[in-house]
Amino acid sequence: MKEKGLRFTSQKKKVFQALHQKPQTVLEILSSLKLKKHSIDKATIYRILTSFISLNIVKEVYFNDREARYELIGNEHHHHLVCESCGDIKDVELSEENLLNEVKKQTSFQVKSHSLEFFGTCRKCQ
Amino acid sequence: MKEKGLRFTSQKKKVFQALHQKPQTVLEILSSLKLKKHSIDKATIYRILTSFISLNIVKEVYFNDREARYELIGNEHHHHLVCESCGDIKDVELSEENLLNEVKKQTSFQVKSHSLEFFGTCRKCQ
DNA sequence: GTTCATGCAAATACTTTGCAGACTA
DNA sequence: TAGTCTGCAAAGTATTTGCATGAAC
Repeated sequence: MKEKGLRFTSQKKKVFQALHQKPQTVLEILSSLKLKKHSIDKATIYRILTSFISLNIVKEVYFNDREARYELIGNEHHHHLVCESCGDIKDVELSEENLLNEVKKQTSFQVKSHSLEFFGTCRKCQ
Repeated sequence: MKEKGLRFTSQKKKVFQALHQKPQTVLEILSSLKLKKHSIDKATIYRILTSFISLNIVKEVYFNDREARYELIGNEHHHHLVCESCGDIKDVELSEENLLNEVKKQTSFQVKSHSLEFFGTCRKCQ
């Protein structure tokens, strides 16, 4: 980050920490910071997330609605279990090479990335 | 549709036909109808799509951006190849039982639906 | 004629941008 | 002190709603 002449401000630190829980929308980040009386402006959060994305620290994910969610990029590629009842989001790791091979066999499309999300009910809400 | 006291108007017919090409955003539907001088109001399109969704004729899909796309529900469950260069969308059918079983084995999450989309470059754009 | 549907405009929701002042290296 | 960053306000884009008119049964 310093390499690019960017600064790691207190606002960036707060957003970074907030994202450690789970992928969140901007409004969720905003209100979790408000609870702790660490309010940051919405526009600032958007700008910080955009900057994190171009630094490859964060990625934008879309589930079943039009709100973007932001998630830290960890080591392992994974997918999500999204509970439609309480909104909880959990990670799952799966091996999807078979699917990718199947796509390659069936079409001449060059796959660069894919998104795979599961919707349903988590243990608590069943 | 008649069973529910609803009417199959000319506007609904146009939206229905427009969706036969591929999953589209409201703006895409709107401008393809404008080209044919069959203009319909945006609000009407949204209302028609909402009604189609509750009739299980159409479903809402989200790809890598915040705009919703609407797609006819056909017979077969399938996924999409989304070209990041020209925006083309193609269907693929894949067998994903293995993945679903793996989720079941790993977690107690009850999967009701899933979405699996591939992003990359189509043949033409390669 | 009653009920549902449409168009227009205004309202709402999410996101982006401009700019002046504040902070960091 | 220069350059980046922030907050506030305003603009932009996607979607929803209210209401009077219009169409279908």
